Amino acid sequence: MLDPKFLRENTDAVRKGVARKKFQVDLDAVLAADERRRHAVTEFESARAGQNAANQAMAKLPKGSPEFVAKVAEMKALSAKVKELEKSVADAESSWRDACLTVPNIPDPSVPEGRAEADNVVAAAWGDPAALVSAAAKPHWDIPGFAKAIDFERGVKVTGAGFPFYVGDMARLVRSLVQFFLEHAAERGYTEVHAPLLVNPASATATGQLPDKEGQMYHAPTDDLYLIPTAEVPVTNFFRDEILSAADLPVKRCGYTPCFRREAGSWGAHVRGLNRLHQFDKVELVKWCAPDRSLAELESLREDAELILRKLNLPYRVLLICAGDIGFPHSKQYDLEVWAGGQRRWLEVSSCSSFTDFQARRAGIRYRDAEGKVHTVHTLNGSGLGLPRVLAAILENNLRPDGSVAVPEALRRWFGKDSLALG
RNA sequence: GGAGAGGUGGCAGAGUGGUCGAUUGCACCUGACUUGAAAUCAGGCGAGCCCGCGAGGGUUCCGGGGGUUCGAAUCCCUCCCUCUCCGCCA
Repeated sequence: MLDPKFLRENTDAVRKGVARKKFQVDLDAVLAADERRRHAVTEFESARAGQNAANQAMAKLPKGSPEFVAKVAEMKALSAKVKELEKSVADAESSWRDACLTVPNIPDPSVPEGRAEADNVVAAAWGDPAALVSAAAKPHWDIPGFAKAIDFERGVKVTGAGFPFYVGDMARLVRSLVQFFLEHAAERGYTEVHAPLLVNPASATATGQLPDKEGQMYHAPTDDLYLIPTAEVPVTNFFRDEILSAADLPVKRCGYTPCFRREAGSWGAHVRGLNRLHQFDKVELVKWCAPDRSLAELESLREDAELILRKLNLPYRVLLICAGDIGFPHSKQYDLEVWAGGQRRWLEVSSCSSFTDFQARRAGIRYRDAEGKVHTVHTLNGSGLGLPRVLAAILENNLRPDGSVAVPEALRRWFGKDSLALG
């Protein structure tokens, strides 16, 4: 949610920003709703002030006296009117709030123009994908023994499509990756949290999953709880409706969780194997910072994520997402894509974003500055990293002629061996 | 799951229908005293929204929602949560 005052005073800038994002929003309707709301509030409050004054006067009158009785009769009408006005305030506020929720965040000036994915800008690249292209390279699902090590069939039987079992050394490799990601995050100054995997509607609303993306989450109706689509939800909500101290900023947290996504309607040719799952593991990096720091924090967040791929020796590129392809709440966004030599394509393994105050306003996360003034914080998050696609890249890029997979040096500490035998 | 008790400002803890956004203590901030600190004293010290250039004024919020009343932290309904005991269970 944008700052209503900012929207009121910088309507043109918002209009331009929204246009850059290619979103269709009736800003005039939002402004009109704001106008109606403020009018209703003013009207209600002056009526209420009159009622309060009269009630205070009544408190001094002896109960049951003729003046008192007369006053009660007189006040009944005012009371009814106040109630009516109160209701119209509630109506005006809720429709204004609904209108506000339709307005996306505006892109940072440094975000490039563009309509769609194809217009994203390669901001950085590391490693040499060409070196990994060979006739022997194959998609991970075609590696002999894959079906046994990552058992989709059993997953279908037990749960459904997109819920594979990782078996034996493959399970160990998954666990090693989680450990490695978490250790890396700790080295980079993030405090680990182990978070709830189900959240209530208030939390899902605060981070923006509700109401728009309701269909993407699994829901447990008996208790009205949602399975988290990302650790971003519980980790960000940790500070919901709280006021942080400026001295504590930036706050950096990381969390490992399984993530659950229904992925309704997003299955196609490019989502075989590990490329898209209903349940997958991820370590998420989350930051809360002062507004003047968010762009710098985004750069360091991106660097934190990039370093993981370097340590794993996986070629990658960084895309600066263009205005037309950036998400609704985002101000600026980088995607990290790892090279999967067998599929010969880039796979997104991290999305690092700044939300400015957009998400924090919705979540009620603020900070108190040195003068004691309260402001909305800026929030950022990024994956560090999403596990299955990293695993896919390792399997495809490190496949040896004998069918085994070389385990990256960085993982051996936890994996215990330098090679993984499938099958 | 059953029975009982309770949810008030950063914390502790008063307040059971009327001038209560709320006594008091702690914490915190400012000032005085002090070479400095401690102690002491004085003052300040929640958030949201509306009006106003501003100074400032108004209004809402005592777990959430609804109700009764001229008036609700206080009474009623309902939901959520916490604690104690019992039951069940990893």
